Amino acid sequence: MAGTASPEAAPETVRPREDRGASQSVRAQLALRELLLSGEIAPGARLSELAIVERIGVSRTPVRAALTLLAEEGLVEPIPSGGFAARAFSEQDVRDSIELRGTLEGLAVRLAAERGISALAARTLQDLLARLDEVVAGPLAGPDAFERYIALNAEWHREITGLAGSRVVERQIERVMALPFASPSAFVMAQAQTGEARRILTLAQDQHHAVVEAILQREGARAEALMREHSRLASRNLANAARSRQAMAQVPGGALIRLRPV
Amino acid sequence: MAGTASPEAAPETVRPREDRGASQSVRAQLALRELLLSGEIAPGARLSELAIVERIGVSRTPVRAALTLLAEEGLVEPIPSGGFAARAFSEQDVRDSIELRGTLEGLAVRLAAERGISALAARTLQDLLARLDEVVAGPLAGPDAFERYIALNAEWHREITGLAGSRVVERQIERVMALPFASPSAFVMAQAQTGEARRILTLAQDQHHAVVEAILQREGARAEALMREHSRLASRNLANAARSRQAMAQVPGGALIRLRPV
DNA sequence: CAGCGCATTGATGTATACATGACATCGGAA
DNA sequence: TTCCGATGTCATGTATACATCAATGCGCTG
Repeated sequence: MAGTASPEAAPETVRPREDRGASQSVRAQLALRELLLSGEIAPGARLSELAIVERIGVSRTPVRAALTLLAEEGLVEPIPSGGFAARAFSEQDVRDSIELRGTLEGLAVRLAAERGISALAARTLQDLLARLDEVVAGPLAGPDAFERYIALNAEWHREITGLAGSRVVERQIERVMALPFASPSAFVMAQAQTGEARRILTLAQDQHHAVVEAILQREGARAEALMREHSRLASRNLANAARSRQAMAQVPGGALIRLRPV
Repeated sequence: MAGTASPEAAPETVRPREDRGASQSVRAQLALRELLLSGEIAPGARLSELAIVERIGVSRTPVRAALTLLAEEGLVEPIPSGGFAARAFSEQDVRDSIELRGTLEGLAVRLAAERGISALAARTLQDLLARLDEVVAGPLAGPDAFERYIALNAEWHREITGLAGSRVVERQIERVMALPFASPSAFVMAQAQTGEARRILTLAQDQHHAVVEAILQREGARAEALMREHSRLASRNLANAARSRQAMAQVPGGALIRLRPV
């Protein structure tokens, strides 16, 4: 779906792998997001379309589309006089985002509990829990175990999100998690180095179990409360990680967070 | 900031007043939204860019931008093969949207209560309450009183939304309310004709008072619970309105709602 | 007569040309 | 020397031209 006016073979911009088949707009969006999250484009900096064009290697139109979408996501904000600037986040913003996720996930599990879930969904959840149990119980040496935990954890949360059977709720949760530091596993890696890692993973996993149990027992309020509390684990991890620059470097989008509020 | 290649004076498309100073993109977005909400473009229908161009009188670029934004808002959904289609909503979708709003507004007031609000904000809220009191106590003949209620109610909810002092939360609430039937006053007009009108407005207004009191007393949990319950008034009104086609015509975006699920 | 394949049509995605507004720099006057 | 204004440059917003892809209809074949 493309109208390459074929500008004599793109000027050798790096193509991060999955870009292959994607449309130029998607390519631009991924590339720009990457530049923002890594901090290569500093928070607060104005984003000139032409500068991005040169950096990404696609024309202005898809760049523009990408900027619009990223503005919707909140990673970029429109400047009154036109154009966009990379957005900076305060520690408070991050806390609020986490609280927001907790609240919305809480809503999702409450609705799931009240409305009931399918046997298939129940099995999927149990299965994920079992696999998470293995990781948490196993050796936590090296980043492998943590990466596996993050993957499974993300899957569990995605499953939970869809459980209410509500497109509207699901969409909304996706929107919150567009901010990378709001994602459920955002601070796992930051905690990996500390001695607390196993303790925190144990707590989190126990909450996972409790939430599933509450949903199956149709205890909506309990499921909701648990899910909220679960998200606060991330807030606690944020508080710890915020003390060290090195830890924040492990957090996705950590470069966007201004620790000492400007 | 515009590059009108000056196509010899636009072909006499209607300009709905506020369009005057706005950019073409904004103009397109407003016009398209209007077409969608009024049902002039039927839910499910595919939106051809060129057709819209002819209808609105702006070129493809701003139309495209408008479509992208409306897709983010959820009024329009992307078609896998490209392009967009007007989205249809089920009664369940509407209920979920209202529940979502209640949950998020609940979060906002809880945070407001926990963090405390400024004296100025408190005064503003009290002032709005007093003016709402007048309307509710006064004669409810004709649409004037209801329109006044809707305006004040919208303002009260907007104020509440900002009370937490959290950009993140505020943004998210705005997103939910992009769906017009999720707005706080969506079903007021539909209830205006029925004899229930005064009773329901009285209940709603009492909840407004209670919420403000809870916030001032720093009773976060109470404020949250009240705010949620407040939104359920809208759900009830939906249930009533859904019985009559005429009532649904009074609801903003009512044309998008497929009553008997497809 | 039905089913499959191909061509044609129309749309979207992309690139670029152009006009307008914003911002910075430079010059002049007080 | 400082402040104000004018001018020039640059970037954005918009319009349009072009290339590619999906869908549809027709013709051919079994």
